[in-house]
Amino acid sequence: MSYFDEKRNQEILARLRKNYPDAKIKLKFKTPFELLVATILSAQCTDDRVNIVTEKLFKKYKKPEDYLKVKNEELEKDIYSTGFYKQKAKSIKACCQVLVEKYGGKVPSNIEELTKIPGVGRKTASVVVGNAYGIPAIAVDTHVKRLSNIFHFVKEKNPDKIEEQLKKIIPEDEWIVTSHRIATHGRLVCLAKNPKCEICFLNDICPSAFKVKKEKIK
DNA sequence: CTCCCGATAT
DNA sequence: ATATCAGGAG
Repeated sequence: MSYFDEKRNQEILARLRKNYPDAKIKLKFKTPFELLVATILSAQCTDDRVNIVTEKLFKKYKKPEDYLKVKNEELEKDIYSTGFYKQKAKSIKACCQVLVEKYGGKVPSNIEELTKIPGVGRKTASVVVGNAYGIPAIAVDTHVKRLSNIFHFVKEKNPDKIEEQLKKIIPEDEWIVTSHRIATHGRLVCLAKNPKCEICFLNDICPSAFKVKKEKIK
């Protein structure tokens, strides 16, 4: 049996589809710009935490210009609990600066332009393009990266290459929703350090099922 | 490969 | 107390 198995891949995708039919982004937003800010904040932070912060944040800051008006220290306070707040405050301000100067305050709708923006990597760009503009994209976050390897969809650590591979396995019209299905499964069942294979609906076909054994049974 | 950093679950 | 969570830049 080889590492890759297209039949198995499709069966895994089918079961994910069945169990998480309408998986969607957890980040709350009303405009592409809000989603861009929320996604920058979501780096190394749970979506739930970001939502708590953005609920107030988006009332205070409506346009890119609004972020540019305040001092870094003030913005840092407003986003504090998402962690990495100094970095993120800098990123958001640099991002808004570019948005105003180069894009007339509008958020670009393609990954190439988005990734030129400070603080915006490929994952963030994919999230915005896919979820704010509805353009097919796959955001390779930590869950998609981990589970893609666990499922043997890929044998690869580089997120860009994982994205490339996944696009061959998943039909284009399901790129966005599948990203969310995989992420959902990673959050609920296939946890990073202690995957719950016992309760997993994929445990009969997952090539990595029960491979992480519990060494400490007290 | 290192730095940036808080919140929550156990 | 400590483990776990979760991207981008230099």
